[in-house]
Amino acid sequence: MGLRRVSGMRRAEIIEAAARLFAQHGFRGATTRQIAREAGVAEGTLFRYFPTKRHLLLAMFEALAVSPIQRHLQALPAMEPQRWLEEFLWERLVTMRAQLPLMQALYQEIRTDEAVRRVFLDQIARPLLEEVRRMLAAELGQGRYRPLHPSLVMWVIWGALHGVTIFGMELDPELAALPPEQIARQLATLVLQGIEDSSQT
Amino acid sequence: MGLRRVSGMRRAEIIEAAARLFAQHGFRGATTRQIAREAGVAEGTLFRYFPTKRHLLLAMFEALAVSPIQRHLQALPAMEPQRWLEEFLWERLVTMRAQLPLMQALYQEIRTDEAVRRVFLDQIARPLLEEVRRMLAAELGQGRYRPLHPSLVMWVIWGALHGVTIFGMELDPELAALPPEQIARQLATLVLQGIEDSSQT
Amino acid sequence: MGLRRVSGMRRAEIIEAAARLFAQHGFRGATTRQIAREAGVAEGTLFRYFPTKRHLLLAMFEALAVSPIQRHLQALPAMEPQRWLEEFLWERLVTMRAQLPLMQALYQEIRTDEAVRRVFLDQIARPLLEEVRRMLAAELGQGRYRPLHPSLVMWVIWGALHGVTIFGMELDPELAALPPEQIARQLATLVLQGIEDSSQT
Amino acid sequence: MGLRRVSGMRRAEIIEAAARLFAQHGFRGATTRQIAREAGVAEGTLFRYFPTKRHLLLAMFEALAVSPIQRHLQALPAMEPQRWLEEFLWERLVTMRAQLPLMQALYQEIRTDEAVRRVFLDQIARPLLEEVRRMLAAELGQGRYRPLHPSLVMWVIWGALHGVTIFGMELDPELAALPPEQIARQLATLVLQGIEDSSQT
DNA sequence: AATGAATGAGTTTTCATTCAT
DNA sequence: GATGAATGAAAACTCATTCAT
Repeated sequence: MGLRRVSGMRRAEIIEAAARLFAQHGFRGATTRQIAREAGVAEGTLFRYFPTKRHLLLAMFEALAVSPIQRHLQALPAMEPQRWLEEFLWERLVTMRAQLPLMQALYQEIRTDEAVRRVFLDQIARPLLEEVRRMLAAELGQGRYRPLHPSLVMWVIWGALHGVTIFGMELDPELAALPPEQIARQLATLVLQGIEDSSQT
Repeated sequence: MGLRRVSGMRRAEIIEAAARLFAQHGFRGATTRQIAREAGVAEGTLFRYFPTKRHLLLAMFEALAVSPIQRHLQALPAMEPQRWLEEFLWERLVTMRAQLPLMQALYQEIRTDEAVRRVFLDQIARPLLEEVRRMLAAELGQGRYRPLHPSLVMWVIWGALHGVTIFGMELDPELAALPPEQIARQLATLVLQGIEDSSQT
Repeated sequence: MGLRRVSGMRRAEIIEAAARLFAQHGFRGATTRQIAREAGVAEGTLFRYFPTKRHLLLAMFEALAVSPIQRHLQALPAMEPQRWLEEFLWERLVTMRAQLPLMQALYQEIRTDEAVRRVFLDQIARPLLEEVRRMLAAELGQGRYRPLHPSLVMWVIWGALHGVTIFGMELDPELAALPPEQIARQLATLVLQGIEDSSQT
Repeated sequence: MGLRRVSGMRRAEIIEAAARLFAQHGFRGATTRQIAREAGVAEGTLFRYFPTKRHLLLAMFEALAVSPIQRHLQALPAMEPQRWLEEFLWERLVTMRAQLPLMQALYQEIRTDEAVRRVFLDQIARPLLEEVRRMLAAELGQGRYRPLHPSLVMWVIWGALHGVTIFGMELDPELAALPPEQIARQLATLVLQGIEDSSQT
């Protein structure tokens, strides 16, 4: 049992070491040798925990991106849309800013790696979509919002979030200086007002 | 003269072959050997036209992404915001859908490759930002829009566009089936209504 | 412990294999693939021991030329000039004859390769020059030798040694057949009598 | 005939261009493309004049080293040894210093390239050896010199010359500053006094 | 379980030489 | 004769993965 505990720690240590190096050099840029050294284990040991470098990436993605977002989504159940969206965006902005290079590296692999993309679409994008759908459905009965396609709204939210963090930070120092709560509020307002049914009073 | 025409074609043929392979396997995944074979030339010939694989990528990016967008931006000068945005989004949606895998590959390199990113930020993102700024400025005097940070608006537009095309296509078959003009109209409306100053009557 | 011994042997084996091939084909002419095959290892293994083909050359130069000469110079401390020079020349002649092709290859790289030249000038030529200077200085006080520029004398010694071995062996079968002690004696006498102050009785 | 003259000039121009580039980058370092550009001809044209890059080297060696030395040797026929040697060394020192980088490049190929070495040994070393032999023979009858092996003496002369110019220049700034006539005189004296039969007079 | 030495397929790039025009 | 676009073999080096200890 003690051993299993230790092994679990090993696994976590390796993931953390990999995260540091993927953040610095990207997935392809970080070599297994570097990761092993950073984790304080032998190179061969890596492959006892993860059959493949790619499996390590996937485990890291799961541990550092999927789980936190899912936890966060489940922790935000019953609020009114403006507040829900503001909180969701704020948390994401803060987290992503804090680990920008790692996020960039992960984000790149979402595009490159079939397995990672699949996990992203199934475990992150789809639950978020469901959440948006639920949110809209709850209010649509009251005619507050126009009957837009929920995917559209979801991708506006997600796209804005990623454009602002991953690219905006480098293009626009002014934007980078804005406090996250302000960005979150403005984005949330933009989206929700944008989908309002303005024919209603 | 004939020769010059022919060699100009060679260059274009190589770029097209590279585009096909970058689309399939990404920049790093496509080898120079494959590209040469696909273009029907010897491997060494590649390097007569482009000193480096990376230069080939950059030339391709320039030819297939930068120039078209810039031409398009300049061809949409003096319209009212809703129509301008709708047309811009529509053209981009159609183009990107038509070359989806290539766009995905390029998009990835925007993140990875310093040179490509620089070109993207300078030649695409910045002009688009200026356009958005101009559009907002023209109307702000009339108090129609809230005084949002233009970068925010720009990244919402850009992020929505890319989320919908590059990811949305794969997540949501329904969304993939929507005609581009409808997506363009809904997105344009969402954004512009979202930034309206609703306190005005 | 066994492992350390074995891997030390690997390094030495690779150096020896490289020496054989450098001797046959020169530094540029010998490919890393050939060296690996000759050493009985995989090509990649080479680069575990030497980060660069050039580093391998340098290590070989160090092991097979620099160290032996320095040891030899230090082992010949306090003799009268004729005997000192004779012994020095004799040892060099024997050693260089025994490894003629390798010496030729090294010699070439002294001219070509900046790093090797630096090592040669600093670790071999300079100490030898100092030795010659010291030798002359000891006797100059007694007015036995003309006050020649020590570099001149050093290069006469060095040039004669290398001309005789590296080229003379191939030009002149008669010369090649002479026993080294005879060559050494004649050269030493030539040089020392050549620098004598003949105005002294 | 006019054409043939022109062609002869082309050949010479190419050789001169090659000489400049070999001096800068060495034989292997200079590409045929560079040489063609420097000579103002197309790359393919090179191969109409010289079937191989190596043949071009050989032609250059012949034109710029072999012929001048042979001419020089023949122009120094009947002098007494000291003057003959002094003049020979002086001319060589001046010429080699003036074209040091080219000489270094040629010198390197003497070692590397079988064909060049053969030419060097046959056309340069052997005639010089004959000259030295003749010189010694003329005086040996008079018992002035000890009966040394002529090759030994020849290689002392040649080795000293090359050591001083090709290496000495870089090791020893003081030596580099010495006027060539002084070096020539000291070297000539060293050698000739070194081979004197000191038991005479 | 852990190690780390060994592997070798695979990568980009160079350049002397050829040959159709 | 002259051209220069095309060639493709070859080179140095990398790194995820294996496996004997």
